[in-house]
Amino acid sequence: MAIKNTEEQVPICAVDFAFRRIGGKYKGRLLWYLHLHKVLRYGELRRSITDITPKMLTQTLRELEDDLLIERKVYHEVPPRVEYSLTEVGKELVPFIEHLRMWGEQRMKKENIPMIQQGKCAL
Amino acid sequence: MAIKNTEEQVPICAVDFAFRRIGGKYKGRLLWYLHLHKVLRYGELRRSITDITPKMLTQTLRELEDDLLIERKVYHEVPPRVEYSLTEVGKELVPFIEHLRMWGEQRMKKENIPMIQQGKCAL
DNA sequence: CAGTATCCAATCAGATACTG
DNA sequence: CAGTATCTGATTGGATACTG
Repeated sequence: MAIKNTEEQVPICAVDFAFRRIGGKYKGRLLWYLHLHKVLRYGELRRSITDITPKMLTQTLRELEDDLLIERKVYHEVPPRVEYSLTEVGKELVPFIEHLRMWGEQRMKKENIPMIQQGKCAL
Repeated sequence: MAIKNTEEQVPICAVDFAFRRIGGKYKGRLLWYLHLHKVLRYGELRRSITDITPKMLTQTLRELEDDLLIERKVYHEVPPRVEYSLTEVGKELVPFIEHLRMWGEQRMKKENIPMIQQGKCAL
């Protein structure tokens, strides 16, 4: 079984490298929600990213984990409990996402683009 | 012919919206190079993004243009000349890309990840 | 020079059903 | 609860050849 994460290809440059780590359909939102709530369980993440399937959620979480941006903590209980949170490296990206979010809000207003959810990308 | 740009889908939230505009394999580098050089012709962009095909370059440039991040200026000369540059909205993104680039550089050092090009993602 | 057109391969993503 | 497995469809990306 081949290793399947973002590291696979040698990045062209630092911009390329960084965009690979945070690119992808759900990574921004995932990191943002984890920032807002500090700790979230698998099911909670699933309910916050309403348009994600379990397959994509697991896949994306694994990539973020491999890339050292989030931490996965398993509690060996019945029923099982798994908690996700940002690592220190992941937290370094928060200001960036925060600014980008504000930029997005402003742009959506100016261009009159509707969005599905209201407020701060709430859970 | 269907309109084919990033607006097609209603964004879930502002984070989702912003990540769609700058996501994609080449957008970050394209914006970054245009920031560094102010004005670049099609062929120059093609030579800076060494791994891009003409198809993808045109496609990505059109998306950035539709999304109001870059401007395309055609000179009706022979041979033809087309110049690309950042719009005011596009320039708003430069600080983020700059930070992200620095973050990427730091991470690549700490994780000992090699990169193909050296320096400031130079042309 | 600045692209298009066409065809094909690879990757991404979704639906659905199932498991420790 | 927190995932996996499988199959299929959609989207993205690439090679190559050609054009105003």
